[in-house]
Amino acid sequence: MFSKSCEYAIKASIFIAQKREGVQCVRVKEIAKGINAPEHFVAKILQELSRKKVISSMKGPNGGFCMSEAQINKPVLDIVLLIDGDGILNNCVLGLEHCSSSNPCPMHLEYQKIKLGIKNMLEKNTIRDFNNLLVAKEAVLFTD
Amino acid sequence: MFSKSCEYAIKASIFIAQKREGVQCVRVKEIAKGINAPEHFVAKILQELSRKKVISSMKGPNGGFCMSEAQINKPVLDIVLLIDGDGILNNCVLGLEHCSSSNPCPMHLEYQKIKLGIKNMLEKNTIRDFNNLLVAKEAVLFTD
DNA sequence: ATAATAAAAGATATTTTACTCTTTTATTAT
DNA sequence: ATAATAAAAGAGTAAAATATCTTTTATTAT
Repeated sequence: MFSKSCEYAIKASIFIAQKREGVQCVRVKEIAKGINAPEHFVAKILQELSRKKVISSMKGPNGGFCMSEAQINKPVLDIVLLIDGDGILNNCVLGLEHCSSSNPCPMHLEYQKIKLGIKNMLEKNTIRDFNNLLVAKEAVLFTD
Repeated sequence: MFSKSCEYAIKASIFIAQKREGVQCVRVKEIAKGINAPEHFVAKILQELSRKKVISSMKGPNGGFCMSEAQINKPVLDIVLLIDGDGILNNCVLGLEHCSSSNPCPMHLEYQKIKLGIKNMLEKNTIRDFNNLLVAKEAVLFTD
């Protein structure tokens, strides 16, 4: 469904939101541990998210990554589009170059429903929504 | 969603069903052209499908791949499970090793609905169902 | 029997994704 | 000013997915 990069991006964002809610910064090291992902790889992804203003960052001591209220209130779709592009919403399930309702692959009609569900899920839910589950201990960001 | 291999497997199966309905064989070359995929790569996948009895094959002149009525009536899920495994139905959307309703990732509940929709689609629709759309000219297997 | 045909199988190559390591730059506390 | 800290950036490595090429085996028509 998502690339590894995108999974990390979503989990990291939720982790940052959960940790400080924009007050203080979280270091990559802590984030990587918290979501059980390779540190330097996550760093790259966070740099990308930071460049595109999905999250914020500060260098130096007490530096790290953080999110403003506005950033926390963004739909998860924003992150997905940024990291994986819009393929998840637009690509043909059978990989046809130009699959559309007027020239559909055999699975097009059936798959449209699925894609709509995915779009809906990513659009309606914000980082905050998922973070709330975490805070309420109704969800976790890693298992072993 | 699916691997390239799986996309080819599904398209090839529909193509074989469409072409002959089990009466005569279709050569890889023709299949590869019909679904716009690399011939030798498709050959590998068809060999796998043949070994697992999802399709049938014959060597020599007039040889090729074909499908029996029974094979054509199988749900597409069979092919997906064979090529990609059950990850699409079971894997965590955020990549957690042990994500479940009792120990869920933040997106688990929302994503369950999606997975159910996918399972439903793959279980309810047979190769024949998708082939019918093709025969009725209501769908195509390749575009350029 | 022999030549032609087409799948089966094995080996190799390319591309993409995932990950790691090292150096540079900005910030802060002393 | 300086040393410490942490992100930014760049370069490189590893593994998996995708694709190609070559040889072998089975079948059929002549």
